[in-house]
This record gives sequence, C-alpha cells and structure tokens, in this order.
Amino acid sequence: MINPKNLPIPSIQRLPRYLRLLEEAKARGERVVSCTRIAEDLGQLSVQVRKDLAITGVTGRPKVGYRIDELVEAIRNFLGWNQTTNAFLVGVGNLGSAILNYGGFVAHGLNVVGVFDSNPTLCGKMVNGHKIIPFAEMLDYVKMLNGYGASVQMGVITVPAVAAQEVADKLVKSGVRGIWNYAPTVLELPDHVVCENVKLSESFAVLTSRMRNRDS
Amino acid sequence: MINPKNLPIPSIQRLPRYLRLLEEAKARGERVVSCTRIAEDLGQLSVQVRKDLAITGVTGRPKVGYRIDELVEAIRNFLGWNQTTNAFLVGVGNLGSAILNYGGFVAHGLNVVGVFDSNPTLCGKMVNGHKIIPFAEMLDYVKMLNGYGASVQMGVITVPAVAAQEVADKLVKSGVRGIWNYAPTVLELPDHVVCENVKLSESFAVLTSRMRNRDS
DNA sequence: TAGATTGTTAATCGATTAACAATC
DNA sequence: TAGATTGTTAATCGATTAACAATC
Repeated sequence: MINPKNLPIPSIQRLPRYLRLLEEAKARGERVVSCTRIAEDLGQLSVQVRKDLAITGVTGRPKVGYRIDELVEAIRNFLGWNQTTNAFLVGVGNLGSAILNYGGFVAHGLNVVGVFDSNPTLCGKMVNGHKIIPFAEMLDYVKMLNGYGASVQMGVITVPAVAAQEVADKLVKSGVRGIWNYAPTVLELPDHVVCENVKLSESFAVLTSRMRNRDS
Repeated sequence: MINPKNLPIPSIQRLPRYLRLLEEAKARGERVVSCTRIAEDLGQLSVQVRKDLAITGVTGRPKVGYRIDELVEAIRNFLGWNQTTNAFLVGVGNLGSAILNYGGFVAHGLNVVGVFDSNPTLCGKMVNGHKIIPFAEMLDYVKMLNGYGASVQMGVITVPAVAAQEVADKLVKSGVRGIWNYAPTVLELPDHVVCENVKLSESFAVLTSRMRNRDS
C-alpha cells in the first residue's frame, strides 16, 4: 500500500499553478474564486480543478466558490509549504548556484542549512550567504547540527551523474527523508527516503521530438 | 488530430534514460542488449521498454536483443538529437547561465545562436562564449541571422514569470517553432509553436507533499 | 531442439471527462 | 425562485501490465 490516500500525482503537480493564480488574485484584493474562473484562466476543465482542490480537504460553497484565503492556506499546508524544510545542497556548479540564488523555493519553505562540494578550490567560498563545506565533512557537520538540536530533512543533488549515488548515500546517512535529484540517474534508496527526479533531459526530449515528429 | 502518430508522452520521456544506458554500454564495448537487461537496470518491466523502443521504429531479434548502435541511432533520430537545433536563450540569470554552461544539451543538438537579456548592465558581457544582446534588439538580430541564411528554431525562456509572455511573443516573431519554458507561466502561443514547460515548482511540490503526507 | 526474447493482442489500472444531483 | 456552482458517481480514455504467439 504505497499510496494509501490515493492522491494522484498529476493533481499534486497542478497545485502550485493554482497557488500562484490564487496568490495573484489575493494580491488584487479578491476574496472568493470559482473553479470555473480558475479553469478558464489556466485552460483546463473546471471539474478537474474541483477534483484537484478536493485533495487538500478544502470545501467550497455552491454558487459562491472558494474563499481564497482558505484555499491558499489549504494548498500550502497540503504541500508542506507553510513549514520550513531544512536541506543540504550538494554540488555548487551553475545549477546548484541557480537554486541557491533563486528565492522561489525559499518562499515554499526550503531552508538550506548546508552547502557542499568536493572541489577544494570552491570550499570556503560563499554562495548567497552559504559557506561551501567540503563534501567529506558532511557527517561531522550533521553531528554538529544535531548538537544544536537541528536536523536535515531534504537533500538537493546538483552534482554530475557519476557522483550522484555516492552523494545520495551520504545524504541518507545524514538523515534526510527526501531527495530532490537534478542528476540524470536512477538512485538506489532505502524505502523510507522519498526521491523526486527533476527531468530536464526528459523535458528537452519531449520538446525536440514534438518539433521533429509534428505531422509531417 | 493533435497526436496522429499516437506517441505516448511518458514513452518519449523515458527514451533519454535508455539512451544514457545504451551509450554507457556502448562505451564498455557491448554490441547487443535485451529489453530484459535494460528493464532490470532501470527497475521497470521489460514489456514497457519494448513498447517504448518500438516507437522509434527499431526492431530487435528474438533471443538476441537489439543492436546497440542501431538503437542509439534510432532514439537520437526520433528525438531529433542527431541534428542541431538553433536556439535563442532569453534571461541570463543563474538558471540561464547554468543552461549555457552545461554541455549536456549541446550533445543533444542544442546550438545557442543568440543570448538575450533586458538588463543593460549585463548586455555586452560574455557567457560561455556568447555575447549578451539587448532583448530589444532581438528582431534586428534575427534579420541579420536570416541574411546569413541562418534561422532560429527554438527559444529558451529563463526570465521571471512576469516577463515570460512578452519574451514568448517576440520569440514567435523571430520564427521559433518550439519554446522551452523555465518560467512558471502558462504561455499563450499560436498553434504552430510547440511549448514544453520545465516543471520545477511542480517537482518540488511532489517531493514535499510526499514527505508530508507519507502514510501518517 | 529448447529456451530466451521479441512483438502484439487483451486485460487492468488510473486519470480525465461527462453527467447529474445537491445546494446556496 | 432560478441559476450558478459545488461535489460525486458513472463513462471514457490512455497508459501500463499481463498473456501469449512468433522466431531466432
């Protein structure tokens, strides 16, 4: 029973879109919104929006719609975006730096508490306020963190494919329960660790294949 | 009839994984591989691998398997990765720089022929051999390109969400047939332009929600 | 040959869409 | 009240998985 709550992944993936739309509406001073409206704006069917919103547990009122405040709160709560998630990031290349410098995920609770790289010329340098720590010192750093009553919940992997599994193993030892993997690798992980792969090549493949195989 | 060839998106998305595995096997000197082997390595069912490979038009031999050379060629051809795709990249923040500095997509045919930003302090600077051109000058640049017999086929959008639609419009005017959109926006585009959105927040949402809603 | 593997047709599963009753 | 909207059950659609025949 892997997914006892029966939450469709596609629905979860659509929630951030709704959230963005709702926050915009809220910023414009709106208080209430209907599925019909959301669906129109995003080019979907209203029934799909309704089903998706239902998984967050929120209920609307017939003829009226949903209270925006309540909906925003429910989505953020469902996604875990209203609490901070302590994370390590490993691999301070361009991609890793992009994530560290981008504010968007911080707004969703991402709290980077350790940045690592195995390149000695990078170690000691700062990236957006984070000092780069030698990868080899990760477990010592975790001990130190635990000593302060803190812990790490998530690992972000932005290293080349060949190094990804080794990094994942050490992140697991560090106690993470989730891994956000940007490397194009299928990771071997214990059951209690959730993994989400960012599919960049996959996305590129869909685009180029559609450009190529379009009718013709 | 949007998808006349009936090519499942999930299958297309799995092709890059197979390609990676096959190129590794090729590098090790192997000549032939079976679906059973591929499936084992990637933790899937062999029948799914077989169906996926079938969409590239390649056929295997019972008891033997597939010729790796042939398979690599067929996948690369199907994805359009054995030909160069001229592209503009707009938005030279960390994410844009990451894409420009990463060699992976070049190996898949991505050929950046123009890099743009609207920030005047960035314009004129170089990123990985590309001079940053003012966004306002894009259409003039296209004319110049066309004068040399070149054209642009793809646009990569790595600007903040608010600017994405404007950028998309100008890319369409520049003649792109495909857009690779990293901004969290639903773009309005003419029918002849294919769009693929990179789902970063969506991916983060799946991870955090699974970390949060795990049984419990 | 026997057995492993491909290719294909049928069954299952899950997500989307349609239909409709409930309700404010 | 009438009509818009929600919530839910049923039908459809597409992808995955199972079953099996073909073949080297």
